[in-house]
Amino acid sequence: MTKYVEVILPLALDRPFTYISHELDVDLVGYRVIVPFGRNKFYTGIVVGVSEETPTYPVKAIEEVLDNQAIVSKVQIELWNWIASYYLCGIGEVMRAALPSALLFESETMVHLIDEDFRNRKLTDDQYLLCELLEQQPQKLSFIRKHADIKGLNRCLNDLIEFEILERFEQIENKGYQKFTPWLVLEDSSKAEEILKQTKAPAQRDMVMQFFSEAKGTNEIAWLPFAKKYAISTSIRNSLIKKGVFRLDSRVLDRISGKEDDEIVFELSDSQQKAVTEINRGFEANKPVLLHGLTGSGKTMLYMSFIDEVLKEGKQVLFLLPEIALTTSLWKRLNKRFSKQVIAYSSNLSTVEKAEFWNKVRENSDEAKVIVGARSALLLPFNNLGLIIVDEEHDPSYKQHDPSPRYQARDLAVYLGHKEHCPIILGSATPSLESLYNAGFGDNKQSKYHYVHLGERFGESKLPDIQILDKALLRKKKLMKSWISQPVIDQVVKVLGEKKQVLFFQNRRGFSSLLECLDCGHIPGCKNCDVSLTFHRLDQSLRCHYCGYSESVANHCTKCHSPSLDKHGLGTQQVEELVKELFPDSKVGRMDRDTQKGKSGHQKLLEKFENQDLQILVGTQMVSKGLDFKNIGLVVVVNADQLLHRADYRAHERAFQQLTQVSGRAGRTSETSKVLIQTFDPNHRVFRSLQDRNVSEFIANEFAERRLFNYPPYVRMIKIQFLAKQVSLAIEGASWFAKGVRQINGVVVLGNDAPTIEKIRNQYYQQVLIKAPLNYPMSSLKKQLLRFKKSFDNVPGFSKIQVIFHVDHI
DNA sequence: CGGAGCTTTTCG
DNA sequence: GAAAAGCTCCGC
Repeated sequence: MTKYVEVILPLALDRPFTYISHELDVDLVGYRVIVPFGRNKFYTGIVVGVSEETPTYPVKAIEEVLDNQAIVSKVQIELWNWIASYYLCGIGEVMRAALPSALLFESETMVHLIDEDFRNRKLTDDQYLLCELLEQQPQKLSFIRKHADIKGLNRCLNDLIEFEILERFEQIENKGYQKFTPWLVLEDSSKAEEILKQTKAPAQRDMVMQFFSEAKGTNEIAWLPFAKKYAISTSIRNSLIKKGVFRLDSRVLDRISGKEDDEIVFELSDSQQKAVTEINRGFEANKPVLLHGLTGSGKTMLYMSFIDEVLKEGKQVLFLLPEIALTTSLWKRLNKRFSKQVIAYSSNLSTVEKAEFWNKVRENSDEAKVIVGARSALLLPFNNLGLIIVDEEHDPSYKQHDPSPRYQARDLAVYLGHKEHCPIILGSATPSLESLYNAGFGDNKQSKYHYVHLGERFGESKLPDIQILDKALLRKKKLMKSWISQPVIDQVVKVLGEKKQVLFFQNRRGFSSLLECLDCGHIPGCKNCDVSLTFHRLDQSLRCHYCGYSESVANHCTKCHSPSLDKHGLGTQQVEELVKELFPDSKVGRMDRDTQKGKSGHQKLLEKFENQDLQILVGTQMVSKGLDFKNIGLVVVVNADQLLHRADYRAHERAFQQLTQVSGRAGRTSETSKVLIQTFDPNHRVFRSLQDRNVSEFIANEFAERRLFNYPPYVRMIKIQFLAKQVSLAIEGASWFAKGVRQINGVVVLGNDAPTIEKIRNQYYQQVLIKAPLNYPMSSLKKQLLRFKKSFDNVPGFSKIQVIFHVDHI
């Protein structure tokens, strides 16, 4: 009897493939296997099922079973399937995203020379070149492709193989995910004593002394941290090794290291205690909890008290954070309090580290009970999940844009919590409208979430004073020094004089795609939608990418007829230069994605700011996330208008959130701290609500607009992107698809049209937007879309067009 | 008719 | 995702 198994591969394929298994009495589901795929490649796949019937086609056999237990649970495979069907992608792509690549072996085609005597054969120049390249050692085919400039390489290669000069074979690379680190081991203690007694080489003597004090009775120590702590050079170490005092040893690196100092545990305040009771009520009702807690109200302390409870039960905690926040004080605090049980999982870990954490989480190891991570941590193989926390749940970086699977980590977390019967807290000082809607706001009759409000600021923190500065008025009075107004300058001088620090917030690095009047700040908007028109460089037009409306660019502002129109806008770099010019005696730092050099680039910058080495920090929204600086006396928002006028239906929501967050950076302790916001539109409702701290007014207005213009949370949206090398092809494909989707009853189809950024890496974009009513059967709509996609692929020429689905979050 | 340069199909 | 198979164009 032969056994067949279904295997998924980490490729963009939408179905599993069948293989023969020789392990007759083991249930291989969840095991990793190496399987042949295609003519001569090998991949690591995951067994997802057993097939009973004998296939009608010839089937290949599993090459190797890699594990002796399931590495992926059945629950997890179900989750992968759900993600694939919900977010319209292949299950192989989910697998690729979930499994650390160190756990995925792949075969590499190798080429080697078998006829050393090739010089005496009659060869073409290219063939000769290829043989020479392989003379020293066999090479990977991918290496040859990269380094040998031979056109028709495949042909050249095949000929040489036929001549029996070359041979190709598949090599499965063992990446081995354990990382080794050097350890310093005492070889001869009597020799060490001698070194201590001698006076000749003080550096060597010091090192031996330091070794004994650090090794604490043992005779070995990890070299790298030791060397760093005492600044010991390798030459000193090497001379001691030469003398036979020490030797070096290679050990498996254990990156999970605890810290000794503990977070001081405070008693919860009355309002926090009340919130705990409320949250527990939500848990009892099996509802996700939306924790709306003002900045500084002590959300983190609440989280910690819940984490404590869950840890007592021996369960795991998943703590999701936006990517950037992982380097900030929140992470430090968690690490302090749960030092020996917490790991941080984010995309900037090495693949080896990821594999290690994967296994620790799967084994429910004591070292990985609290998993703090960015969105990708959601796909870890949880074993006994007791609590999920999604902090800063409104943060847009929870959406994975590229590559597939394009998921919303917050929503997926809610699904996971539901599936695993695990309590979940979504926390934010500025919750997203979707979450507020789910919690019963915006006239929603059935609330899916349990809403908990945490009001007071914890301790003595005072709220800063927010002032809106009218740029048009200041300009008229000649009080604008380029982009910065006189009141700002005066306040900066005052604050610096009080030895306090200043934060300049300017949320843009690159170029603007909006057309802005320099005199009145007017930005042309769409007639049909509540969004600003975007400027398209290609054909010098202004377009709305929600409804397709388009007009040509005028030479003068349509409102005040000024000819000075700005297509570039102001980035952090310009602000930095201007600030340096205005305040030449202060030290100024800049923080945005461009200044982030290496892993710890901006962490160093933040430390400098924290240590008062810098007086002024200029930054993008990065600076608004989770930083807890004690000494900021002033926050300046240089140009708030660009936050409002983005071509996005969520522009106002995001502006409100960002301004609230950045304002929160000021006045953590000081009574006199201020927030100054420069704008051309001082009466805008976003500013008014912000200044009055009237969150409910803002939310109510925003819900009303969303309902009026048919945007989420009152409709469901799916965006489909079409990418092609030629504009005409992208348009043709997109309109073909749009035409098809318009046949579906009950949905509104917008487009096709070009998005804000029409061309990326020489590929042209088109998009089609589908809006469906909330009660619409989405799964049948998705099935339809997949059917369209299938017939789309059968249209000659369309296979060159890449089709990308974005479900829910546009 | 063969080769080059594409596109489409297939993989179990 | 990669490689093989299939297709079209071109010069002869």
